[in-house]
Amino acid sequence: MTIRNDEMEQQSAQAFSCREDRLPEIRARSFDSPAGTAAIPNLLSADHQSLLKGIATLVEWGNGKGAVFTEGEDASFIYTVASGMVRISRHTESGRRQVLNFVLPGGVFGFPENGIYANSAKPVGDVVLYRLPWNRLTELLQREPQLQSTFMTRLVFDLQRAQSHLLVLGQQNVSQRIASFLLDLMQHEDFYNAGANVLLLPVSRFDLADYLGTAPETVARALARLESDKILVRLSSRQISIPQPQRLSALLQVRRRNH
Amino acid sequence: MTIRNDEMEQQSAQAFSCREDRLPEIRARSFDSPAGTAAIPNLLSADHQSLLKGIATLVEWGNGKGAVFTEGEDASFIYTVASGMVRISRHTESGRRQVLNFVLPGGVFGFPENGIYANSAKPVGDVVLYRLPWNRLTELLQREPQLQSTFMTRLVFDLQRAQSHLLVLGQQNVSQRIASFLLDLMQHEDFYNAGANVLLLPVSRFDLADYLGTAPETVARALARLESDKILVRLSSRQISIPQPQRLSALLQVRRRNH
DNA sequence: CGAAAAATTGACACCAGTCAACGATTGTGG
DNA sequence: CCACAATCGTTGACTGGTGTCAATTTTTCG
Repeated sequence: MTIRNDEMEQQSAQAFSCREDRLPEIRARSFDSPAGTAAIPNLLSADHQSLLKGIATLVEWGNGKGAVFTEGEDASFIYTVASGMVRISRHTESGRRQVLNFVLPGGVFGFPENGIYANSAKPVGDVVLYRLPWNRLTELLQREPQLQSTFMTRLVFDLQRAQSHLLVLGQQNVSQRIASFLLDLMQHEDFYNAGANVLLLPVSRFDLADYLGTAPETVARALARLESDKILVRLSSRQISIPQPQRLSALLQVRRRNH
Repeated sequence: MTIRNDEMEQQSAQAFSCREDRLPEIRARSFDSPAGTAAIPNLLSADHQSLLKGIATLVEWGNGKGAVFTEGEDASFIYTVASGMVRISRHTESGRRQVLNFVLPGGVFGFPENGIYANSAKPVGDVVLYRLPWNRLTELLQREPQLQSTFMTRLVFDLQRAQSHLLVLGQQNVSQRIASFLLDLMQHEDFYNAGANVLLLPVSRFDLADYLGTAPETVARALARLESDKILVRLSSRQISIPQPQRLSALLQVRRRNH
């Protein structure tokens, strides 16, 4: 019997306090170290950046190893992504995993619920994060209403995205869910080469399936069907060509749940 | 052919600027009118309450008639619920409706996305709301970091709830979704009589189905099955008895998606 | 090059969506 | 107060989409 990585994650998540295999190659650096020259992205003014730098620690994670934190842990830090991608997920009582979000540079994650993390956060590939102590951040936000406003804007944005995700999971069939995901990815130049119409998928089929609330097999079949319908071409498992993007969005117009 | 209320809503929502049948019996009152004596709930200090009262208008809606606002409209106001319940929903491109939330007293809704409402808000039964002008609120929050912090806490809370909802829609079968909803409702004393083990359902089957990402017929069948399995008793369509709540939560432990 | 993981394809059962018809409930006007 | 209509809720019949298990192919990585 083969067990995929994330099955084991589920077991540890059910235990809810398992800290094994975490923080393997974490290298905390001072914010003023050479690697700390990267700016905190996402609409932060120079003033706000320096304010955040005062309380932030730059941390890096190796190639997808270990977790930033796991659901159920005590929460002391908020994180913001400098580079790379972080997968946010949560498990049901039955052990199933739902991927809630893929956080891109500029994104914030790790807000505590009653002092503990409700979700798990894991790097997808190499990642650089800024780690902000929650108590010091709240103090700072009290003194800097403008900065707090930026965080609030970010939260409203994340809430809207979660709600869009709810529409995908609640009202779309698997083909439409994939179409929604691809169209979403195409908004990011990091993944979409508009000239060549080539899209890079940064996540595995397992992560994608758990993000879309389905099974990896179903994702594969839906992609195969989309290819036979000439809507896309699978160049490789992580690389697809989308000759006519409007045909993808046309899928979302269909009223019926089946087909 | 019979058309249910919300089918027509879908059509107007697809038009995205239809304002007909809105604001039918809205009665705006000064905050200092007799009806304005009710306190703004939810962890607001007396200071903050009076600050909000300075910019708030008390508005009431009759028995479920009309909408507070519709997706696509220009957004000028934030709302907070004083009494009653508000249903937040959004439509897919194909016209399907997803109910995102049922906002209870103390809840906030109506955050704008690029100046427009991304969702629709409609009263469920009689409702009293506080209407806060967005531009005046942002000014106020700049001057009152503590108040802004309260709003941020509320947003984090709403985000966590949306994420829990994502787990329900993405990973649970219909019986489990209903169990999750019922267990959620049982947390509120307004709806659950723990002594008699009787739960009041404040929403219709249509709203419930759209909230759970399924069809009303499927909800009815799942409830019938739960009753035949002795997990609950339907006293009436809006009233059910739950003799052993732990049997409901036991449903959530099952790993399989089917049955 | 070999082992492990990932991705795909096949087979099959079943949950759930859809259409339809039938009760139950609510509201309204005479 | 009752007849009537409209809406809501439930049940039936049927089909298709999708979850699960299994096997095979492809890719990754040591």
